[in-house]
Amino acid sequence: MAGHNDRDRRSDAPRAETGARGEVRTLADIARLAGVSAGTVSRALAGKSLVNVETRERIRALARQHGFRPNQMASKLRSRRTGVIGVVIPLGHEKRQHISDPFFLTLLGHLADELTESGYDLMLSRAIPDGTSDWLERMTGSGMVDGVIIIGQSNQFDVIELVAATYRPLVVWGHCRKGQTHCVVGTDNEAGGRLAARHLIEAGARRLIFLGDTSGIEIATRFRGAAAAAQQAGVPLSHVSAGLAGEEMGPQIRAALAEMDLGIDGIVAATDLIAMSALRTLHETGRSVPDDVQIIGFDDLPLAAQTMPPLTTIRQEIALGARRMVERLKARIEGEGAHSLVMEPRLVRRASTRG
Amino acid sequence: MAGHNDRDRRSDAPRAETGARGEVRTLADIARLAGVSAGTVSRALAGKSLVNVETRERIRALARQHGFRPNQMASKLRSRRTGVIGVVIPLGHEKRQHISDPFFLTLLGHLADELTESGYDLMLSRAIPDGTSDWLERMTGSGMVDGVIIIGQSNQFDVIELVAATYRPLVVWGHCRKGQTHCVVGTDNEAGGRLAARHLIEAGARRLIFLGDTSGIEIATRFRGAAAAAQQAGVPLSHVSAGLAGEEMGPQIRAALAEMDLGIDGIVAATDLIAMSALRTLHETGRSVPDDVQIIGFDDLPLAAQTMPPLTTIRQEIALGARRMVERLKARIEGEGAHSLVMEPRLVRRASTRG
DNA sequence: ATGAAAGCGCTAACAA
DNA sequence: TTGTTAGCGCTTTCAT
Repeated sequence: MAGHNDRDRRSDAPRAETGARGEVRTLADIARLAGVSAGTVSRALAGKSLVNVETRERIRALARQHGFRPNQMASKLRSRRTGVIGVVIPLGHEKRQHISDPFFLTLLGHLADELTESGYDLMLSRAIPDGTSDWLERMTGSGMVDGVIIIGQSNQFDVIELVAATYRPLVVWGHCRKGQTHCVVGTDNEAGGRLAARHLIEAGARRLIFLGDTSGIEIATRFRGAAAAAQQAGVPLSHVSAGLAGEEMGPQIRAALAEMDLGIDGIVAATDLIAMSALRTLHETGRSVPDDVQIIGFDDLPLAAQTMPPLTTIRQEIALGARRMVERLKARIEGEGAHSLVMEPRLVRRASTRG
Repeated sequence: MAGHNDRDRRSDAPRAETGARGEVRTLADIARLAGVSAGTVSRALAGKSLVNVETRERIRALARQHGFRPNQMASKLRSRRTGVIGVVIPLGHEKRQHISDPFFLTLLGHLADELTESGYDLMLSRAIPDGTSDWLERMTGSGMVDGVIIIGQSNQFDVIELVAATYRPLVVWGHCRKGQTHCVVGTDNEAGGRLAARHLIEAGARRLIFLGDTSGIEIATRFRGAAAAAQQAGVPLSHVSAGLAGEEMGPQIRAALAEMDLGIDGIVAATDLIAMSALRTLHETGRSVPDDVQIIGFDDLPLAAQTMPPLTTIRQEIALGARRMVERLKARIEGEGAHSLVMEPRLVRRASTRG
């Protein structure tokens, strides 16, 4: 037998308050009460088939009555599956170290839905990359999760590649570079950028600017697409790096617009949020949208339909993306393969452009 | 075995590499390599003081070199502390079972920051209450977390009270009812409601409506405050229940406004989001804000400053609230007490009212 | 259908 | 300073 009395007493001391009352904290406790073995209780509570219905119900009643829940840590350790998915948001190139990006948050919400649906818990981790891959391996290598989802590559593309080489149950939202190792779900940002610029040009814009910080790969790609479309049409497009933090963005944009107030008549915003900020700034400086300046966003967040005028934008399928990510992750957890998915962006016409 | 050759050429290489090498997955493996015992490795990796510096470095180097990380499940089981805080969002009275509320998401972001700062991981759970307290006890009673934060009481006030009676490390965002058991951090919603209505009235509004679904206790309280202020001033205030889901809100609000188009000149919106929706609807129906109708929001989310006109609103201190919640939770985990905190709301004047 | 027994990988009390 | 040892609470063969 395992339990020496004196030893137990010692370890009970610190938990005196717990120990005071009825003490039903382990399978063994329930087992004693039910007059069966711990193994049987385990099977009964897990709903295994090979338990007598009558005993099972008796055990379950007992458990309910005592508010007993099996310790998950023990269960997970033994069964070698955690039922938890780690969701990591790398805050690499962002100035403010804060999860505030509405796009990420929206995606996170949908991921929470999908994962819950599939019976997984979600462990959220705000990661601040430090030059090593530690921020990621902390999740992947800890035995805490069955799989990991990364929201946005930030400037950590290479680190992710490295880890993905040996850690399979990993799915990433973001940019797809051809030949890459890690499984990614995302939007064709270059096509999105093209779509945006082209739409503006077709709607009559003749001088464009692209508003957004291109140090992350996704927005850089949007810029590339926009630039390509502009060049093809022979329309000039300049780039103004607008930071991501909401507060400072207004002045930043105002400065940018003032500086280049030479007949800009079309703005490609890297995100809806930036577009919204630009919208306000233009309004304040007395320019009308879309008459004086047309503006197009990216993402199609719910609030894009709520601005005034409502925002024409390039839509990313966030909810669908979340579902696809979870599907792929589950496949990978099961040891199957799963390829990357690049979704087509879609132009959503609203009133901020004349298209 | 999982690896079929034909499936995924890419996946075979990395897996081979993992499988091929010496499989260093446990403390014992490292111990063997270092020629010491598992206990010593444990101490070395945990940075315990009583290990020879030289051995410690040798062990750490070995661990690093093999990419070894101690299994957290085992560690947590043994040490009886998980380093994880559960964050639960009860979706009780909401129509759509989806975490989308920007206020919650914003609070969640700040909580993630604060918890990370304090060295905790965050386990997110979307809970759909089913009439029992299971959605909560699933977290509290599982040994998975050291403490729990609930974002919003929804319509589960009593369930939370019940659980809080026996589970100490629990802090809730929401409404504070006097004499309640559970530790809550939140805003004085009644004062906020009063503030909102009073501001509108002082700014000249003479017929008010309150826009928002009052089945949650927080918004119900805001309504009560607004109603009290209106009555005191002898100004009529009617209530229109606007759902929370963004999509359907527009039509809902439009219908409401049409129906009671009898000189409404002031709108108390239960949240900024509702206010934003109302703003749009009013614009579409040709009424100008604040000239024809004044409107005030609640929350002061970042986007309140971005609407057109910028939204006058009742500010809740979200970031501060998050910090206070985490402080209190940590105290409770340590076995100390922590009292509820009701923060004062603050009027933020912008252009959607004439005040 | 149930019990007994052997750990999952780690930590910590105790001994040396 | 280090090794030894006894579990943390559960799941899962292997017997019966």
